[in-house]
Amino acid sequence: MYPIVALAEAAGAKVETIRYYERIGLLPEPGRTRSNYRSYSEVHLGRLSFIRRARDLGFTLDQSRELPELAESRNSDCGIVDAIGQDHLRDVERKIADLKALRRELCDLIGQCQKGAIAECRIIGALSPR
Amino acid sequence: MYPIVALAEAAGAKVETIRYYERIGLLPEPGRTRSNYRSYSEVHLGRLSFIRRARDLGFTLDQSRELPELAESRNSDCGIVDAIGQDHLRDVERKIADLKALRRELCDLIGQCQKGAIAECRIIGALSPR
DNA sequence: CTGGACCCTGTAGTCCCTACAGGGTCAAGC
DNA sequence: GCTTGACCCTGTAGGGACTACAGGGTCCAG
Repeated sequence: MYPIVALAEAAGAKVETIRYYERIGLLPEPGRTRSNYRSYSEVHLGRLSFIRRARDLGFTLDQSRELPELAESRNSDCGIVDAIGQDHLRDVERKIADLKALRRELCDLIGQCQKGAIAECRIIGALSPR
Repeated sequence: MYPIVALAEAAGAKVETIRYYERIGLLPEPGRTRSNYRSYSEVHLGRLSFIRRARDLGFTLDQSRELPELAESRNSDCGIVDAIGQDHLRDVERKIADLKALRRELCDLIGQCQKGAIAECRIIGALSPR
């Protein structure tokens, strides 16, 4: 049971953002203590972390809402879930490709400054196997 | 020399967004035709495409502004350029890792629907060597 | 029992677009 | 030569996603 500041820290969000998400119905209303303070569970933490991660990656709030709902609706129509999932997957693939291109450019830039810093780039390459 | 609609299409942006970027000084003012229509060059296209890509990946406009400026300032202080570049690089690495985790989740989700659709996932794996 | 850290509910402001309104430009076809 | 429709212009207002107060309650260590 986290108070709001603890949740904020754990999920990498601001307190105001959490209250905002609750207001627009993105985050379920938490329980309250006797003194009317919000009290969050692990479920809230998971959901909030996911949303923050998705937002940081350039997804809209609607998309961030859709993704976990998709996962929770395992028993509903597979065709729809599958189609939406495929869409998001394509989106993710494109973003990964774009980021890799950007990494390449940054690497080149840094390489030009630190002459003979190709080692640096090799480290970065090693950081991302697969 | 592109008119504004052509630039918008080529860069994947909206016409209004282009004018907005010009207003806030993010995109250099283009030349004008006799009838006062905007006329863009390849340089504009490159810059706009970069900004749109960066925005789509969750970078702020300020970051999107900083990155190409970094690249253009090859001759200025290497230490600073290098430090900022390293910062952005770390950011990019994190985003790639997050996206890969997200891809994994989506893949699992889709896999559960399309029973025995691991082939699909294998294809996706092949799409992203390295 | 008081100071400081924490929490509450507003509401207003910021950033980044996006959508008109109201009007000029221009090439094609009648 | 004149109209019609696609294109362009400059505003300004609206929307999504926060962010920052103001004004006030709660809690507990000293």
